[in-house]
Amino acid sequence: MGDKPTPRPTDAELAILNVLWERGPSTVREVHDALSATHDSGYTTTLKLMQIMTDKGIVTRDESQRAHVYSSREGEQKTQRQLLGDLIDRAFGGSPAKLVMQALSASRASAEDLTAIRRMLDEMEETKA
Amino acid sequence: MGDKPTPRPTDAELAILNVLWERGPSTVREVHDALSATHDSGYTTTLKLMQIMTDKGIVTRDESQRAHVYSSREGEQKTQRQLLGDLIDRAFGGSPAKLVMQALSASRASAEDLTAIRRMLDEMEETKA
DNA sequence: TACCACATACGAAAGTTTTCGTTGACCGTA
DNA sequence: TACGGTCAACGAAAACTTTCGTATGTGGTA
Repeated sequence: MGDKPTPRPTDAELAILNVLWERGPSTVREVHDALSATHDSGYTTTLKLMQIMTDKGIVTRDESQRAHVYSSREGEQKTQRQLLGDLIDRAFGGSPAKLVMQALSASRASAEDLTAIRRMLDEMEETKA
Repeated sequence: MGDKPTPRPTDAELAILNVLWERGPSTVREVHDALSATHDSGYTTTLKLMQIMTDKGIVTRDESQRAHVYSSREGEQKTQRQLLGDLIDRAFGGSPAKLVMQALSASRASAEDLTAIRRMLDEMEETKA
């Protein structure tokens, strides 16, 4: 209680969070190297972003080593749900079902994906009834 | 071809697009009044945003009347798919199925919603096979 | 010890988004 | 015709995001 929810991450912040979720707690150097594959901004840019994210409370850091170790404060799934909730409110009139249907119709999901989704529907109806 | 895709709308722009989709072609006054229910920025703010959106190509306008009439250039569903595609890339590792599963598990969709989604899955598998 | 590689901190610039005050034009009406 | 209400245009400020140059400190090593 009392803690304000973390703000919606910006694009650049989300890219960093993706690395932290995949790698676990990481230094700026490690995050920057991972981003370098698809990004071409400088090291201090990544550093600055991660400092800002610390101020915002999006990540925490362990300063006990010379190279600080950063961790995402919220888990990947919680953040994904937050982003989905935002998008549902802003673009889908508050209807999660509309979003799901639109995502399904727009994506060529594989047969395995469809099976997995169907299984999830089954489970939802079981636990609901 | 050759037309650049319209850029991802910002939050304030999306709020305006929602009004245009619901009301159809509208004047700034009409959009602003509709937004006033949930927003409290001034009239000229809405005007300026819609002028910028015109420059960006997000909306078009008919200037034949004194009060210009604006229309969304892209349909609601196309924009929704664009936003979903962005989010899938930025937060779901490029996997639409992950987004759908997360959206389902996070939302308490009604029984009717689940049935509708199931029907859509049926249709997708029919047309695919 | 002197040096080098690498780390954080800081500030500022550039870009984008959101906000609104002011101005001048147009329209209907008293 | 003069007035009051409404409109678009414009510029600029404020807030936020992304970028990086520079300064400074620290630790290992020759």
